[in-house]
Parts: sequence; structure tokens; C-alpha cells
Amino acid sequence: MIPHDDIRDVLNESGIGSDVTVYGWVRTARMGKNVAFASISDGSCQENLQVVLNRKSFDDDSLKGLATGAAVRVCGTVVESPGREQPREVHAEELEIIGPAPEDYPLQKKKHTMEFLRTIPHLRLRSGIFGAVFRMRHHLSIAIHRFFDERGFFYVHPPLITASDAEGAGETFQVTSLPLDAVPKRDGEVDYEQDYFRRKAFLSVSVQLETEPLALALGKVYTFGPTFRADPSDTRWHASEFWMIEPEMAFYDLSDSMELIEQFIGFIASYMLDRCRDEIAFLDERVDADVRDRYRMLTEEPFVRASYTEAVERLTEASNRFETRPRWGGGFSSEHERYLAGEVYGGPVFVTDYPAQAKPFYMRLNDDGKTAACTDLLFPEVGEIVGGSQREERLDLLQERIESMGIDREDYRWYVETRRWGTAPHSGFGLGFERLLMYLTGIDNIRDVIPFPRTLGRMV
RNA sequence: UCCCCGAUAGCUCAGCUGGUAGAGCGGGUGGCUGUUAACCACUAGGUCGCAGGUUCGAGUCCUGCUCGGGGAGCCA
Repeated sequence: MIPHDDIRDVLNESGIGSDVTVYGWVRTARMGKNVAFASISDGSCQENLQVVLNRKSFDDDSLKGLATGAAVRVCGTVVESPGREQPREVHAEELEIIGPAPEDYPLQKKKHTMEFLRTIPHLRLRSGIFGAVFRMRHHLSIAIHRFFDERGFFYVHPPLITASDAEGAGETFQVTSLPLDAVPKRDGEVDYEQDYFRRKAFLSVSVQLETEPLALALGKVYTFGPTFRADPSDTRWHASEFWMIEPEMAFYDLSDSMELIEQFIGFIASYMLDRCRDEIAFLDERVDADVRDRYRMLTEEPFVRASYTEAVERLTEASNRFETRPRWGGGFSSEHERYLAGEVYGGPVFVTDYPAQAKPFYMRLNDDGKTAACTDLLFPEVGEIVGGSQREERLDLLQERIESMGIDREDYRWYVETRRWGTAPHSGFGLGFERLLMYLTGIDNIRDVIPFPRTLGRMV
């Protein structure tokens, strides 16, 4: 085994005077006449370790190898640092250049544009900003599991390959084992009898429909997994492969669901503030967004609740400032969403009870016969973060809805059957993991919170 | 898919109304009380995205293409 001290421990736990061995990558190096300095990162924490090398003890060749990007091993003693920038440092006794980095190493000790870094996804991970993002991505994942586990939810795993296209949730990638350059045909049509599943199959765009039966058996469940969408959307909010969290709760009405969402967001924000202090401070300084203020907003004020109808009224009062006029019956455009959360309510807001005709068949029809028991949680600056609804549990109404929307009944027979026997009120919501991470990191392009992003027309 | 913007040294950018390229960082060399994106001096480094066109002359103007960025719609 390679003896190893994480820089995180060297900076926080190792006693002054103790001998340590660290492995990492050189961020910057500075040569003085008598001493050389190198900042080393091993990814274990946001901070770099300053290593001090007495030039008399090392030959010029190995010091020259101490270039930005090089992988090194340093053995030395932990001492208090006389410098202002760091409380402690390591005085090196041994230096080994494990993986040299010649001068054409693309990452330099200067600011790079995110656009440039996107061209080197395999190397940008070693930069401070991406280290922060991906450590936070980990902590956010754990926080999500913790929240649900502590509340008695079960983590469930519905299929990612499905036969239905989840009704309007997005464009699908088709899954097939048929040879695309010689597709078998029968009567001029593709003969899916010969395909792997003997029918058309897709990558799931939402596992909600399959999750509902799990909730109607286990009570409270959640999913947290990848989703694939072939949407023709080419924007900083869209990826073709991303992760979603979809909780589903039996015997929860819409208002229970909103309460849970609010607790969820509050828990996540506090957890991240606690675990990612250095990362958040780093991003707050580095990224053009008031990252810290976002956490304050998520943890301090209760979220506002407003009906769709009320929101439309507020938008209509200010309709001259929009490109598209708000009108009852239509959805909100992104400028409307940002205005509502940013200007009207000044913080996260639940907008509830959208017109039913604009919503999918599985949402529960309200008593007014016009609106659905659903909610979107809107955040300032970014718009919708969470979308949820109470599901239609009444067999007749669900069937009517499926009928009127012209959906193939056979595809959803199993779904409808969960209402035929032991139906129960239940609710759920869905949340895009990366969009939440974008908000919590201040990163404004989804491609920069995914290690190797897959988007329309791009797979670097 | 539509609408805008952009592409100049390894990176970040400057280059006015057309007169054939500059800086900072990074690299190299030398200097320098323990530095903090260290500093100082010198130095190397460019088919100005690609293809056409206008012009005596194009990094600069025009057209097409490629790639990148932002916005809209659709969505998470």
C-alpha cells in the first residue's frame, strides 16, 4: 500500500511536527533564491497545501519538474506557516515527480474561460472550480439520500428502459438491437416483432409512472437516477443525460407534498452550508452569482404559496414588461417565472393549480373542474426547480382523461389498474438534480456541473 | 428548430473609418530576504477558424460553411 495522507487531513488534523506523505498535483510553483514554494492539491478539499522546499536540499532538475500540472509525491514535516494565506504548510524532505507536466499543459495558473475548459473535460476536473463543483455534487447526492432515509422513504429503482414514452415529458431515445442499416420490415413497416423486446422500447424520460405503484405498496419512496431525453433543446439548462429525483408518497395530498418539498430544500441547503463551507466560499468569490445569498434565501424565509390564477393576475399587472403576454390557460414563459420569484414574491414561490388542460393526464383534477392539483416551485433567477402534483386516484376520472387525450389505453393498462384495486390519494414531485446543483454552486451552464456532458450534437 | 453575438500567439484579449500584427499570462534564460495569480530584465512564439469575393492592398468589408456562446420555444 502506498502510504498516504490526504491534504484535507494534513491541513486540519495532523499535528504540528508530524511527518506526512502527500500525493497530488502542482497548482502553482514559485522559485526564490533560497526556497521554492509549491501549492499542491489532491482533490480531497478546496484548499491547496503549500509545500516549502529548501533549494540547497534539492537539485535544480527535480525543482524544475515542479511545474503546474505535475503529479508529485512530497514527504515532509507539518509546520505552522509564517505566511498569511495559510495557517500551516509542509517543509519538504523528499520530492518525487511522479507524472511530469510539460509546458504545453493546458491548465495554467490563471483564469480560464468556461468555454475553453469545456474543450478539455478530462483535465478541467483538476481546476479549483471543478473540484468545488464535483465535491459539492457528491455532498448533494448524500444529502438527498439522508433526507429521505431519515424520513422513512425507501430508495427504489424503476426501469430505465420502458415501453411507453411517459406521455409528453420529453422526446425519447429509442432502444433497439435491430441493425439500423438493414431494419427488418413487414408490409412496409418496421417489424418490431424481431426487435429485442418484441416491441418498441425507449430510454425512460421519467420513472414517475413506474414509481407510483411502488408508493402504493411501500408508502413513501424516491428515485434518484439518470434520465435520457432527446429534446431538440440546445440551451444552458438542457442535457441529454441528466439525473432526476422523483419522490412519490401514498396518502399525501398536494399540500403535504409542498411541505415536504420545502423541508427538503431547507435540509439540503443547511447540509451543504455545513459540509461545503470552503467550496461555497470559493465559488461565491469566483462565480458571477451571489451564491451565499441563495443559501440564506433557502434556509431563512418560508416559501410563498400562490395560485396560478393569482400569479397570472400579478403578471397581467406588469404585462408591458414582457415579450409574451401572460394569459390564463397558457403556461409561463421563463421571463414570467423569473419575474414571479424575483420581483413579485422575492424568493422561492410555489405556484399551484395550473389549468388542467395544459397538464398531463395523471394530475388530479380539482373540484372546480378546470385546474389540476399541481405545483411548480419557482426560484429567483432560474425559474422552475421542482414540479409536482397530486395524482389522479379516481378510476373513472383517470380513464376519462386518458380517453380525451387520445392516449393508447393498452399502454397504460397496468397504471390504471392501480386505481381499480385499493386506490389511494398520493402525490409526488420531480426535480432535476443538475439544475439544483447549478443553483447551489452558482454555475450557470449545466455542462459545467456534469463531468462529461452529453448534449444535443455534442459528446466530447 | 428559430433569432442575435463571436472566432487574432499555448491561454485571456487589444488591433479606430481597409495600408500585411500587439500586450498580459504561460514557456526559455538570468536576477531576486519566505513566496501567495510572487516580482524585475531579456527572449522565443502567429497560414488572424475554413472557402470564395470586392480592392492596388483584407485581421479589418461582403457571401457561404464550420465551430463556440447567449436568448426563444420545448422541457427537468
